[in-house]
Amino acid sequence: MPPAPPPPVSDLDAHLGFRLRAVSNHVSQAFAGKLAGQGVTTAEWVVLRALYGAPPTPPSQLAARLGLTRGAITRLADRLIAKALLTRTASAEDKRAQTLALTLAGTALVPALAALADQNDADCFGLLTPAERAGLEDLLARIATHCRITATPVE
Amino acid sequence: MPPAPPPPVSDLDAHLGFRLRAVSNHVSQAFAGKLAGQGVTTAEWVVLRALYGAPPTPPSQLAARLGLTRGAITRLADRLIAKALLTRTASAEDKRAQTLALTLAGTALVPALAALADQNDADCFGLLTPAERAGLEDLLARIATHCRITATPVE
DNA sequence: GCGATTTGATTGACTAGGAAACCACATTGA
DNA sequence: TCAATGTGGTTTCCTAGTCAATCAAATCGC
Repeated sequence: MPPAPPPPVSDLDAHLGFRLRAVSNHVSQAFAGKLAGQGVTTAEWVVLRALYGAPPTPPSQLAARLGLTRGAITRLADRLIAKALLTRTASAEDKRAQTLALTLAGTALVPALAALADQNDADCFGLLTPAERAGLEDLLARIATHCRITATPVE
Repeated sequence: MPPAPPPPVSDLDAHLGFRLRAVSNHVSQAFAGKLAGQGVTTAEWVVLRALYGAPPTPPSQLAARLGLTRGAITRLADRLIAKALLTRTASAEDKRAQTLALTLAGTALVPALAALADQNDADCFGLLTPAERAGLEDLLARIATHCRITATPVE
């Protein structure tokens, strides 16, 4: 008797989660390429944009807003400070707390990066009709709500 | 004269790319949680599934099929071999080449993991109607084609 | 007032990925 | 034949993120 063939299981790319990840990774990577010339990464852009036009913000609040952990924000802030795009200042009343704020250079950089973000969206999603884009946005928003994804950036 | 207010730029979550990444990260994370009990990670699952029912496969081919780099496959394979789910055997005719294949334990594990993947898809996308899911799948497929994403897993 | 708990932030260990350098082997050309 | 080139894999270094442990400071109970 030959060995039994493996029982059939659902296909990998039948999973929406898998396809979603593939597309998402690609979009982020394409954006990273555009940002590279500015000496900034995708994650750093997100932080810069979140702080743009905002008052000095504690890391924990930023983490909640962006759907990241505080640890991730700490490391990101470290790099942005090293690039002189961000400042970290200790609070006076609560000696544990700190706030993050853009430097002048950081503030000045954001509009250029935003233009690249717009360009990247156009490149990656430009083939969709406005109605389709709106539909995709709606689906993503509903999934996010359903899964309790709190990332309500910059509100 | 007060300092000029920062010029307005497009909002962070106005970008489809950003929302896509947030949702994708969450879905992968939810899946990782389900897999944790099986001692396997999301990336490892992808490799296991790709090799399930397939002949011994060279790493480079696997990388192309999954849209990863060869370096990533090397590391993933290392971990899976350490877990005795995978074997790496050198080719006879070409001494550079090698092939990866599931062990018996690896093969036996896949159906259980596939069930978890199905469950995760249901949890994350269950609120969508079948038509909406199909629509999402179609949009993702079109974006993938447009962006030349080659990840044609397991075909 | 002082111990116990909570909270803000950082750090360490880990998975996950790309880019580029590198090594060993194969192949091709003169 | 042998040098140049190409190719399969690995390794190193970086970003990116999680979780868990830790530390200091604040607050709560009594």
